[in-house]
Amino acid sequence: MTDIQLYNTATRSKAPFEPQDAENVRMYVCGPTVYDRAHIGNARPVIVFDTLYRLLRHVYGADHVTYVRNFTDIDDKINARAARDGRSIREITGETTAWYLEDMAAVGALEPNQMPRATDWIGEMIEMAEGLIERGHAYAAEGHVLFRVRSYQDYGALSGRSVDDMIAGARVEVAPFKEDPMDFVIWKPSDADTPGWDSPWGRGRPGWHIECSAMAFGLLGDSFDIHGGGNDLTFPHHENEIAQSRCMGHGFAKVWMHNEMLQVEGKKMSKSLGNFFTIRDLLDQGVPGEVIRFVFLSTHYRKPMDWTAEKAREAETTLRKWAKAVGGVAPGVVDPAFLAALADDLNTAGAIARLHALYGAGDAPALRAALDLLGFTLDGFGEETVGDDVAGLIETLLKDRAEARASKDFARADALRDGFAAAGVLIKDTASGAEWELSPEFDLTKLEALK
RNA sequence: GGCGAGUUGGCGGAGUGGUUACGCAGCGGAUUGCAAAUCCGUGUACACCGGUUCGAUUCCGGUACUCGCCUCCA
Repeated sequence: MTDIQLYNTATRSKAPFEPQDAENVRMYVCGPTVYDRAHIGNARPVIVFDTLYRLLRHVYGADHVTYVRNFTDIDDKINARAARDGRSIREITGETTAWYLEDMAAVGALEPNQMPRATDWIGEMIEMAEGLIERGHAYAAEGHVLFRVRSYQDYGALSGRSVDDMIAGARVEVAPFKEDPMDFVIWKPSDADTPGWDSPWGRGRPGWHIECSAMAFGLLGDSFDIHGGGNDLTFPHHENEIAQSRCMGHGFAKVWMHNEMLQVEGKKMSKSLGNFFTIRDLLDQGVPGEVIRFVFLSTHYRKPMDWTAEKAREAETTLRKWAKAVGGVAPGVVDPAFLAALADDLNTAGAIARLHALYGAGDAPALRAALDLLGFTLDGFGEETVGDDVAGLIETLLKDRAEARASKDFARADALRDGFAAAGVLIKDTASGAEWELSPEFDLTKLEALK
């Protein structure tokens, strides 16, 4: 069996991955808060952990991996959006969830086995909150339930912080009902205009961290193998999840994996810098989802990644080349060097390097197998479709050009060639005549002007 | 201030204690009416300063710079 090595944030080292149960490898990844379109940065954890999911399925069998990714559909950002737009919360989260699934499918991500919505797990969250209170790890105050951070000795272990340092650097105002500045919210009260559920502490709603603890426990059990997410979640979100779950006596996650952040054209993406865009924006601009996927996999998941238009162009060139090589080819055996790179803490950039080698060696079946494993189908990639009438027009114009060349009317021939280029029709002269294909910039109007 | 990550040739990006990464671009050639496409060829880079070593881009220490988190943004 392939030996998978994974870097564990909790131990700050890479180690062989040993699932607790090879018949059921379990992974939990923090999903989106559904209040708006997913931006390009949201795609990173999705693509990274989708790739890990595919690798695990390959190694342990497709039926022996359980991947859970939640939807946070109760959150103050959602409430704010609902108030702003005068729409119901249910409407917004339903619509946004559908968008999310659409966009993630476009970048080649498989759907996780389970995609729990937080609002379906409120009962379990309340139970966990009660359990923590019983055990002395949480307390109720003014309609809130707060986690007693000082009661959990290992708090800060994942993110490498000490509670005292954190307090020293704290810039937040401390709510008067907190016993300790570090205590965080498990449950908070809702007013009449805010969604809420009945609880032993009055009508209220869960804090963010308890959601993941409750859903991971409910779907994956006391202890599971991998917990993933963006590295901005390491603290406080994951630290708090650990505190809650372990104080309930759960083993919780064995391996913690965090992807690094995304930048755009060398800068942190933000609306004020004007470099903020969504996955849907890119797709609408004609950037294929598989190109987006390829760009993300070109950088190792633990390194900061820069999204640039230049990378997208290069990726498209490469994928077009490979698509032609593997078109209609059945997958062969998965190349061992390729698999080894992938198994080495998801070294996707190394794996892609191996793909170039397979292409260079002309091993189309192996290239196809490796692309399959990475989640690239390349079905119809780079093949723009066109009606028979347009194809006929192109053929006619090509014939004109061939005649012009035969009669050495090079001015006419070159004018046609330039016209084709301007219209986005790529012409290739081969020994057996000219061939053509359409580029994404195909412009029918310009083509018709050549008549 | 605290914690953490990173710095490889024009760009992207692997990897290694001593031998060519690779891709894109560029350059040269083949081909072409000239091109495009394609094919062939072509690039001794590893932030800086010390240390260990026969030998370091690769190990250790330090410096500089960049970036992230610490504020329920992945």
